Amino acid sequence: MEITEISKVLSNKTRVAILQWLKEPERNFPPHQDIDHFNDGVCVGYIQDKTGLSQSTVSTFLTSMQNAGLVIPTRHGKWTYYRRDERTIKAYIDALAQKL
Amino acid sequence: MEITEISKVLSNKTRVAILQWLKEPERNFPPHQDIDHFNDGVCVGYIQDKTGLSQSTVSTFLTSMQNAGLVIPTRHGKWTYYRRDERTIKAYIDALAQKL
DNA sequence: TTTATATATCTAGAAAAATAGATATGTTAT
DNA sequence: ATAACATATCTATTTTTCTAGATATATAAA
Repeated sequence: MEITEISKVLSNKTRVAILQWLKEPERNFPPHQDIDHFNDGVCVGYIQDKTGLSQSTVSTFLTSMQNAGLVIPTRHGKWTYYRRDERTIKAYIDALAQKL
Repeated sequence: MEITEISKVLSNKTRVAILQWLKEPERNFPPHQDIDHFNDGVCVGYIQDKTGLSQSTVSTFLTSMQNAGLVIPTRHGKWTYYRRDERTIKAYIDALAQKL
């Protein structure tokens, strides 16, 4: 858990928004049919639609968020679902509260 | 209090370190003679020495931290002293805990 | 009032990030 | 096997950040 790496992710409004949207997938995204609810998160396409950015940019963003430990990808068939990693998010906030 | 602006400040290790050093000025800097203790913080020169970066870079960093609301400058004669703005720091952490 | 000192701002070059189009990869459906 | 589709990666361009040297400003000292 690197404070500066996570802070870099959070220095971009789109990436912060993605993280916030993933907090309430039912509220922020259309329902997934095949997969039960949003147990594994939201597929990249839905996230892309909501950002209005290109597919490659959103994929790059999600990869950086994954590298920082903020989201977890799960593959189901051709889709990759992303969900928040609450442990890292909590660890980051706790670290700030303690060290900052 | 802009989350992304503050996060951008925190995305650089030197800037995070400065903020942490300012938490305990007596511990991290030589004593100031004229001014009573570190009531108004630490002068730029001391901070610069500790970072090892150039004067202009440190000044730029401190200005960006000031613009983000993280530090407060006070001028005493030829020196500018910087101290933490605990309210903004707390507000930032609280905002993350709530919104993130 | 000149000189020295501390800090801020300006200028510029190098490095990193944002962004998108094109292409590759992996999966499903036909 | 082939076609269609979702996502990742590659390539390139534009924008932003990092960094420092040079210069400007403000204050204090001589």
